[in-house]
Amino acid sequence: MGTKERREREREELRTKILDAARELFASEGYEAVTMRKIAERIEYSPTAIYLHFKDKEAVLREICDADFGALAHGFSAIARIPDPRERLMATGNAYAEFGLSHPNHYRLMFMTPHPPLSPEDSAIERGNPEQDAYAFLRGTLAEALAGGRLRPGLDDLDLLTQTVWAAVHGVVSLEIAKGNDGWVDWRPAAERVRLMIDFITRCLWREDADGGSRGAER
Amino acid sequence: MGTKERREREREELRTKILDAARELFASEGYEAVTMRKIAERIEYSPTAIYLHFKDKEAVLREICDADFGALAHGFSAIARIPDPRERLMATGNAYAEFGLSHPNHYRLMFMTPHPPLSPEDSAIERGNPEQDAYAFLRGTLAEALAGGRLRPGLDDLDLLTQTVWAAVHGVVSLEIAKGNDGWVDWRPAAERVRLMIDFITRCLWREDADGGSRGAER
DNA sequence: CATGTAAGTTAACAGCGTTAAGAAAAGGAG
DNA sequence: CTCCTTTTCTTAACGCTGTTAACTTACATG
Repeated sequence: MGTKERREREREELRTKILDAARELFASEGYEAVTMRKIAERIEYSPTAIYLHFKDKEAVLREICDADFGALAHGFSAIARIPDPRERLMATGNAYAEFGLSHPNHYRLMFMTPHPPLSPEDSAIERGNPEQDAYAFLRGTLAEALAGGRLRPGLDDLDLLTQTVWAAVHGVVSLEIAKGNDGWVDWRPAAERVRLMIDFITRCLWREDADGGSRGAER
Repeated sequence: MGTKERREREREELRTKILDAARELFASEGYEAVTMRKIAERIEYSPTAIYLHFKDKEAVLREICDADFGALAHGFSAIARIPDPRERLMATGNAYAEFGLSHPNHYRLMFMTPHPPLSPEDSAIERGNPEQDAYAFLRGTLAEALAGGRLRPGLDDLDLLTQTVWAAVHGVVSLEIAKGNDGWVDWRPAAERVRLMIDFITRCLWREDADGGSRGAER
């Protein structure tokens, strides 16, 4: 009687095969190159077969996004063990930037293109869980610093802080992705821009100017 | 004998008519909604007429971009008269953010989408001229502050500073455009995020913490 | 008037996302 | 094994896209 289970499993297999093909195509050739017909060719099915598993193309890409959001947050797990919130914040920023700079096509889809996200019940991510939700992870680190009284006075709106810190690093990454190859500007290396930005933000947030001391003044 | 001039003028008129139609369409309905056929319908010509003036759709959009870059820089002209570099920097950031937030579709095309820009000889913008090139304008303000010895020690790479300041404000604006309506995050008002970011950046750059005094601590 | 050139149109092509209709495969019931 | 039902998958098609080729019209100049 296990036939039903087998069917379900096969269904799921094809579903993930579609997602994998789409992700790969998308990562290597960019958003515009992802067509239903190309995905279909890669998995050796007809284009319409995809519609048995996804409502439309948007749904495929949103699901890729959703999975990558989870992967990003999960990538922070090693960082989560850093005890000092300030060090943890800096490491988070660096890891985030590295993710974006090494997966520009994914980053573009995830953070630079407006899509309505998956509805919460369809998402694989548990909102607010720092192990799955990168925003929650960052917010948690800042909450800890705030609760410990280590931030500058007046900085008390936790969401505002989280969003601003995020925006700062996102600014460097997204500008690099969108304009890094344009030749109009004499770009400094992206890694340096990331470092300076994280340094700026950390210094702006924290009360004391020098911490444990491993990282000195930039430059 | 003025027929040649008249022809040339008519040609130019249609050209700008195309650009105006495309810009309007694009601002109100977004990048994806701009089709050659819709532009053509608006100007009451056949779609192929556009190709007599522009190589392809990209070329139309790149030219819109180019003009808007100029307009952005030109919009800074009032700000250019602010004598204090610090005040001027803050005003520039605010104006930039306001531009992006009130013209999200233009902003998206200009700063969030990778295109090779127009070749310098085709561009209407004179690179490096602060009245036309917004990057040069920002860089000039920072150069003045740097030359006046008012920035913190160690901050001496002018392009790195310019790019990082730009990235900071761009981060807020672009995140708002891409993710501001997504519901996953409890967004604070965009204006507040802009204000805090500009405050952060200014404080990080400048030596002294309080200036002439008009703007006190945030919040 | 004839001629050459520029401007503009119509028709078409290849590709896109997506849908409708039908074929094929597979499982269950008699 | 046969008949029927349900699920899976494909073929064909629709309306849209950017773009090109071929043709027609308008017009200044010899």
